[in-house]
Amino acid sequence: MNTPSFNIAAVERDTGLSKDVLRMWERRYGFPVPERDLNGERLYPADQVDRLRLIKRLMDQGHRPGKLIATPAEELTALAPRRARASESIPTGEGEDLTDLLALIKQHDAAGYQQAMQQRLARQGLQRFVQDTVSPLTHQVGEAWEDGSFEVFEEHLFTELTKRLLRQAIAALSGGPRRPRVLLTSVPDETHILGLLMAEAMFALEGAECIPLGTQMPLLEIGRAAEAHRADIVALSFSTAFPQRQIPALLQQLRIVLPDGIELWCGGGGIARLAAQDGIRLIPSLDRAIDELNEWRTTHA
Amino acid sequence: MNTPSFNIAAVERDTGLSKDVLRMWERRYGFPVPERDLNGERLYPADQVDRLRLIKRLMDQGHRPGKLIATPAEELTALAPRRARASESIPTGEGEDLTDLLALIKQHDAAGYQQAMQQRLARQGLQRFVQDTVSPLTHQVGEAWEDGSFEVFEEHLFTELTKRLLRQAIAALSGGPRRPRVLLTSVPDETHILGLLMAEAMFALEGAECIPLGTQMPLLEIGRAAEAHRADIVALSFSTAFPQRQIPALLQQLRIVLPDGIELWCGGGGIARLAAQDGIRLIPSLDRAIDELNEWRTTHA
DNA sequence: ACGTCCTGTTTGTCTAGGACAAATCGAACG
DNA sequence: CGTTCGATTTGTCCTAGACAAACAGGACGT
Repeated sequence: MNTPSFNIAAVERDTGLSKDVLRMWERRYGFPVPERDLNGERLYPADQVDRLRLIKRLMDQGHRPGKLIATPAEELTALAPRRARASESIPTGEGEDLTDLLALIKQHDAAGYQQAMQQRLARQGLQRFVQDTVSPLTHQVGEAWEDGSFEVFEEHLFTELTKRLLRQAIAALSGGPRRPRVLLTSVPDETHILGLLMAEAMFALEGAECIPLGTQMPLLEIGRAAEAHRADIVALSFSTAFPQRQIPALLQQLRIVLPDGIELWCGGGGIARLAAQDGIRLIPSLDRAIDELNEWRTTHA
Repeated sequence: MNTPSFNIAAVERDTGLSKDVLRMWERRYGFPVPERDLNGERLYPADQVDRLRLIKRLMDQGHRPGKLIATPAEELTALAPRRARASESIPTGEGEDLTDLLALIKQHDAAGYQQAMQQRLARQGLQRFVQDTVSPLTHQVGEAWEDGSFEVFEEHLFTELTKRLLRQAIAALSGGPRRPRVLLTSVPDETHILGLLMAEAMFALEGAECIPLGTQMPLLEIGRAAEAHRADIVALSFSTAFPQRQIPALLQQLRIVLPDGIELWCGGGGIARLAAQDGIRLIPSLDRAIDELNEWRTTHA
């Protein structure tokens, strides 16, 4: 593998660090220190891009950039420190042993993984499959990715294959028009869809009609879509990776855009530390989603 | 619907216009002219955001921003002018009539659309379904979206439902380990996956082993993934929406990262106007993809 | 010993205007 | 009618400064 150079736009794309941040770090911390081309524009060598991606990952784990950048290369050791709180607080699926599934992904055995998951689905039924297999597995993959034991492409493969399984299972059970009508989507810059699919599975099982719009809907379009589809509920998902600071303002704007009669529900890891807001329902777990659905039914009987 | 205000980051998210561009337009053309908050930061009212999104759409159609911004509001008429060249050059599926499918989407009848597509799939078989139904339908939806007769959320619903159908069909035919091994993915910022799924369907039908990694893989990770999966071919997809200017540099960087033995194939609407490069195979249509695959087989027999 | 408030530091994002190269347009020319 | 060349348009990059939100850690009170 040779070492190409990346301009600042390419680094932003690849690392997720904004141009502003890249320039600011250079000014403040003296890292990264890119070369310059003939026009005086930054050119980042591949190894710095790699280091930046690593730093970004550790930041998402809760570390602070100032410290990370100061650390020389022994920070590779810092890969291990998973957040102790998380691994305790997250239910690990208890009776279910997921290590074999993780191992299959780690071996890049796509066919084997698909087969194993199909078996589980058949054995557990969709609801328990989602709650006891997919959900904890997603958390474990997330942790593995955070502490560096999973490569990016391994995580991508896992996501892609799991998406297929869930969609397939959902397709098998969608029926006629039912209530409530739930519109599922995410805001721009939020590309994670697994949480949305899990929610859809639960809602569909409970007899709701789901309108899956995929990810990344502009706010004003979410409003139009909700009206056009005569939705009762708009369900959004925020992953832990989504910039937390933007969420409150964003929800408030969406709440304004949305007609009063339509409820706004939010789920996913990104809302865990969020304060409650008027007119917005926070749903921290899949169980709660079912409860909320039943409650909606009682209210609108 | 009330009128909330958006800060510059929210406008970038929702319109896809970078902060730099938004500020530059304000300086140069005097539009948009956002309010300012107490700190002197820009606050865009919702109607300006809507206008910006409209302008962006017309730009993607080939119009130039200077003219568009000068035009008052009668530009709404400018919605119609679809690019004449495109609608002529794109094969319209000939014998197949797709208007009923488009109508179902336009009526937001998800169930009806799914059913109609399932019927077509059963009648045509996967290969012809992809070539004669999905591919032309995607083009027509793209055009409809460009000339404003489709809303964003209608396009999203179409995409989501079609993705499900294709994935389901692909899942039904994947078998044991076969050659060549094709790794399918897209670069960061390229979220469109329909083209990738169509390609996967064709490759899988021809007996190749497909490794679907979803979209948005960082370049260096694509290299790692290709090695880890012992891929013979890396297949990328670029939509027409992807910033064309970035593509050549990007492909060159990827070519450097990738071991020589692994071929790099590119498809999708985004490569139509691209110049040929060493070590990179441009595949402008699904037919060509099959040809290339057979050619690979002859070479590596 | 534990929780809460306060203060200083860290960090990201915004602002301004200038510069330049790539893409595109339009006119003159063969 | 096609092609080349200069002018204009347009996006992206640059520097450097300011500020607010988030955070850490100490002082204080219970």
